[in-house]
Amino acid sequence: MFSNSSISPPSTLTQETPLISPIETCESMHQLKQIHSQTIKLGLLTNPTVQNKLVTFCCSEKGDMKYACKVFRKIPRPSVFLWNTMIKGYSRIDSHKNGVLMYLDMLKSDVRPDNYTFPFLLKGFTRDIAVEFGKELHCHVVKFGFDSSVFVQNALISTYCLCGEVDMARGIFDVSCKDDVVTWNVIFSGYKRVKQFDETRKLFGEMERKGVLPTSVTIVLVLSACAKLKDLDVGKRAHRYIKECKIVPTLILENALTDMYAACGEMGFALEIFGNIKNKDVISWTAIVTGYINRGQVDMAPQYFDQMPERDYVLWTAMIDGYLRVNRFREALTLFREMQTSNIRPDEFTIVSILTACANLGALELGEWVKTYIDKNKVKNDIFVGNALIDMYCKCGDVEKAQRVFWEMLRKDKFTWTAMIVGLAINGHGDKALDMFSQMLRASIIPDEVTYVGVLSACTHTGMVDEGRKYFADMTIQHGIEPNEAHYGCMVDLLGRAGHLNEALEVIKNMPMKPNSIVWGALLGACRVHRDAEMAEMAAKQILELDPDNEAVYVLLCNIYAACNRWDNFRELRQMILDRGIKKTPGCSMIEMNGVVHEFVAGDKSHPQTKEIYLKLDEMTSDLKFVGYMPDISEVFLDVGEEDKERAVYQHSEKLAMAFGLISSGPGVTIRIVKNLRMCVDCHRMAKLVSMVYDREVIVRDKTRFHHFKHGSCSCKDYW
DNA sequence: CTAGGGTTAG
Repeated sequence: MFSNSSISPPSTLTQETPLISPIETCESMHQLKQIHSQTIKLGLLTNPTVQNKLVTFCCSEKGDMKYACKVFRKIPRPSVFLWNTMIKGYSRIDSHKNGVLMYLDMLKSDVRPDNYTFPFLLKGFTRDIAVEFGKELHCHVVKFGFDSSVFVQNALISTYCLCGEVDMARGIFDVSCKDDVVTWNVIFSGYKRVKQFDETRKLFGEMERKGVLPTSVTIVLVLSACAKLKDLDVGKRAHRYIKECKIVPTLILENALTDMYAACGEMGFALEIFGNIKNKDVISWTAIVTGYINRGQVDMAPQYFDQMPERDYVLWTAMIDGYLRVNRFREALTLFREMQTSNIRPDEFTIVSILTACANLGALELGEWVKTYIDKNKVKNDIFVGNALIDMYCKCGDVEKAQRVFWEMLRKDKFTWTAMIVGLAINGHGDKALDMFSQMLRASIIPDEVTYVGVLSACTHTGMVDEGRKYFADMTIQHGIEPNEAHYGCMVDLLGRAGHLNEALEVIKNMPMKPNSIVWGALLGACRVHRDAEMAEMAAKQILELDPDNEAVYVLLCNIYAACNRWDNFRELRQMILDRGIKKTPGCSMIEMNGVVHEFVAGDKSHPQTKEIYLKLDEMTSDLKFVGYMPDISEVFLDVGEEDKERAVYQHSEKLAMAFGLISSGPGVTIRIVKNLRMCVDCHRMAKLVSMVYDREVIVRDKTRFHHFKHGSCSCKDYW
C-alpha cells in the first residue's frame, strides 16, 4: 500500500513542500541524486524552493558543480538567487572563468545582479582574472547602483588589492562608511600583500580614533605589520586589545604575537608567549628562529631549529637566510645540502637565498645547477628569482648569461634594472651599463639611490669623468634623490682615479654631511694609484679618527709608502702596527670546482692536494719568468727578510687558487676566483701572464671589482 | 578579511 502523502500531487493546500527537509539534511551527492529523481517523478521541479535547495546543495562543499550545472540548465527562468548560488559555487571551487561566464549569461538573460552577486563573483578571483575583469566589474557595480553596499565595497577593495592596485582599493576605502570592521581588515590585508606596512599602522590609528572595535583578524594583521616595521609600541597596543576586547587567543593570534615580539628583539616576551602556546606549530618555531636571526644571534637559532621535529621549507629557508645575513655563505650551502637530504623541496624563496650565497661565493657551477633546477622542477620563476639570477651571474663574472636572463624576464622592476646596471659596471662594461640606464628611464622605471650608485660606478670603472658629473647632478635634479655618502664616495673615486685628487678633496670638503670612512677610503685608494703619499697620510688619519681599528687603512698606507719608496715611513708604520697588535685581515681566495667551494689563505697547506698545487706553482713561476715575470714585492707587508717577502708574495692565496684551478680543470676552461681583499700588484701581473702563457681566461673578483684576464691583459686596464 | 622565509650598493 502506498501511503497517501507520497503519491499525491503537490497541493497548494500543503503547508510544506515535500522533499525540502530531506535535501536540507542530505549528506552526499548520492543521496541528493535520489532525491532529485523523486522531485522529477513528483513534478516538483518547477517549485522554486525545491530548485533553490537542490542547486544550493550541489554548489556546496559536499556538492558537485557539474551536477549543479545540469540541474540549473533545466530551470527555465532562474532567479537572481539561483544565478548567485551558481556563481558562488564556481568561486568555491576556484573555477573563476566559469563564474565570470555565469555572470555574463545572467546579464544576457536580462536578470539584474543584486548586492550578493558581486561579492560572490569577486571572491573567487585569482590575480590574473582580477587584472582582466576587475575594472570592468567595478563599472558594473556603479552602473547597477551597488557601490554603496558595504559587502560590495569590501569585495572590490579586496579585488583591487589582488591586482596590486592598492591605490584604487584605497580610493574605495576612503569613500566607504568605515563602520564595518571587515572593510578595515580587507584594506590591511591589501597593504600586507604589497608590503606597505606603514599604511596599516597609520590606518590602525585612524580606526582606533573612530572607535571601530578590532577583531582577531585585525589584530593579527596589525601585529604582522608591527613585526615588519619593528614597532614595539603599536605592537603592544594591539596586544592590549586582546584582553580589552576579550578576543579569544587562537594559535594564529599567538603566533602573530610571538613573531611581533621576536621581530622587535624582545626575545623575553616572545619566549614567554611561545612557551604558553599549547599546540605549537612550525610557524611558532619559525618566529623564534627568525627572532634570534634578526638580532644577529644566528648561533642561538639552531637550538630551536634542531629541536623542531617537523621542519618545513619556510623554516629551512629562514635558517639558511640567517647564515646569509652574517655572511656565512658556506654554512648556508651546507644547510641547503642537509635540507635536500631531508627531502624538503626548496621553493622560490629558498632558491633566492641559495643564489645569493652563490653570488657571494662566486659559485657559478652551483648557480648554474640552481638555474637548471628552476627550469626542471617548475619552481615559480618570479621576479625575485630573476633578479637573484642576474645578480648571481654578474657576481660570478658571466655577464652574457645575466643579460640573457634579463631579457627573458617578462616583468622587470627597479631591482632588475639596478642589478643589471651594477653588474655591467663591476664587470667593466661601463658603456653598456649607462646604455641600460637610459633604457630603464625610457621604460619609465624610476631609479633609486642604489641605481645611481651603479650608474656612478659605471663611470668610475671606465673613467668617464664628465658623464659622472652629469649623472651626479641629474640624480637630484631629475629624480629628487639627495646624494648619500656612497654617492660622494663614487664621485671621489671617479675624480681621484682620473688624477684629479685636489678636486676630489674639494668634493669631500663640500659634502653636506660628515664624510665617513667610505669617502675617505675612496680618496686613499686614488692616492695609491697616483702615488700621493701626503694626501694619503691625511686621508688615512681621517679614517683612523673615525674608525681606529680599520686595519685595511694601515695596510693601504703601507702599500702607498712602499710604492713611493718611502721606506722610513714604511718601517715606522709597520712598527706601529706590530706594537699596537693590529692584525691584517688574512687574504682569502675561493675557487669552485665541481660544485665544491675551495678556500685558500696565503701559504695554505690544508688542502688535500697541497703537494700538487705547490708543484704547479713552481712550474708556473719558472714558465712565466721566460716571458718576463719578476716578483713585485712592493706591496708586501707582513715579512722580514727579502727572501721571505718573495716567499710571502709567492704564496698569496689567489696564486694558490690559480694553480689549483689550472691542475683541476681541462684546457681552455675559465678559471674563476673570488678574493676577499684587493688584489695585489704581483698577483695581478701573474694572472695576466697566466692568461697569455696557458691561454686561459682568468676572472678574479676582488673586493671592489672584476678583473677579466685574457690574452695577457686585464679588463681593469691596470687601474684598481 | 587572519600568522612565518626571498632581490639591487658601500
